[in-house]
Amino acid sequence: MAFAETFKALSDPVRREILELLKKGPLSAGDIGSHFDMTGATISYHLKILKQADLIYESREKNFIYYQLNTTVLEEIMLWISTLKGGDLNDERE
Amino acid sequence: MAFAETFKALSDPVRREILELLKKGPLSAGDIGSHFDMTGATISYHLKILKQADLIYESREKNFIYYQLNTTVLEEIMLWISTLKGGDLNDERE
DNA sequence: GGGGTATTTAGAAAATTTTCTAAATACCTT
DNA sequence: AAGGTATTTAGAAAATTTTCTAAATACCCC
Repeated sequence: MAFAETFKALSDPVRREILELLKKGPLSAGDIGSHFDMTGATISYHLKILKQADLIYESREKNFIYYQLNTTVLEEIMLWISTLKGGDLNDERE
Repeated sequence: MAFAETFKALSDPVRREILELLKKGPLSAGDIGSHFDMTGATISYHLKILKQADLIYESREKNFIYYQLNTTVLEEIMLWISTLKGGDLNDERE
């Protein structure tokens, strides 16, 4: 259950903002960093957490590491929330 | 945006387990506490966090305070995750 | 009102998380 | 290989979160 890790990863506002940035497409660590008032080391830390939670993955190209969203884990989270909401079936109409 | 609070609230395993307990129906603080190896004060702390995040609400009856799930906020979380996943439309088929 | 049970609050200790600086890797380009 | 840019790692400081003990509220019942 790396599930707990995913929730932890999503609990930080900086990390959620990183995910939103990546929604538009892959970005390098540097690109991501330039959106925040933090050192590159801190951004790297957050990227590591997101990576461990399987929320992003990286692909290396030239001298850069590009990060992009991995949405598959989000399904699990949605499912967990659904079951909490509605007994079991998701997308329930009342 | 108490939205951030909701994510924080969901990030702790104890709190998620409390929500799962409440899925079956309302429970008093004491009932909830008896499922965990922690003091009542700690449980009370977690209940406060869940309450502030609007994930539960309480109703007083006799000498007890009963807690129950409030699923309305979960919709927002689902929506946020959906937009992350799929451009915008939720419940997307590929 | 008085004693009893249920729960919360206050304050401190312990644990975890976030951030920084400095140094280390990694890889590209010439 | 050498110098340069991009990113990560290590280790410590700062901030936040989780937990506990002890005391305070709150409400019930006799």
